[in-house]
Amino acid sequence: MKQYWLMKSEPTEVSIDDLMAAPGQTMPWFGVRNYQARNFMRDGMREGDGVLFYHSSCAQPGVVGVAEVASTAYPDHSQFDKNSHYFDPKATQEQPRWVSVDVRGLKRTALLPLSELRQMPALEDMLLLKKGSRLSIAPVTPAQWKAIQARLAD
DNA sequence: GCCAACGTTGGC
DNA sequence: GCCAACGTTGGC
Repeated sequence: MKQYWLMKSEPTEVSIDDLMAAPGQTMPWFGVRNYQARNFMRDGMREGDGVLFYHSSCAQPGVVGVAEVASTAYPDHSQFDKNSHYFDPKATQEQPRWVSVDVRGLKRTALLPLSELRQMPALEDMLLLKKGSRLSIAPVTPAQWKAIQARLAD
């Protein structure tokens, strides 16, 4: 059963344009250091799942593209890299803590701003929009996905 | 296991 | 830069 997700990225780190410019429009999604978000990747994500690509911590936060999950979870290489911002001294090759998945960009869309998402009745219960929600990866229901796709197609 | 202190996220 | 909300850490 195909599932849907929303994945946040700061455009100064990885933007939708960066993703679309990558070889095969595919990039490893690394640097997630939150257990709940990790568990979504590890336990929930399967190849072919739908992804809303979201720009956060920027002037105009919102959905900027559609992507898909292109691999199941595997150990996030950056946790072992001493020079990485994402290095985790408690992670070992034998017992990795953090995972990555590959994400393949499908299309860039016109910005669907957070302010408009908040006004869509179909998204009332969306995890992203809950007060205080900071998860960088959140599940999206089929109904929410449908509503957003319809709006993106406008 | 509790909880205060601290760090991070992310919209504004 | 501010600040609310949440997660993590570590002393006890």
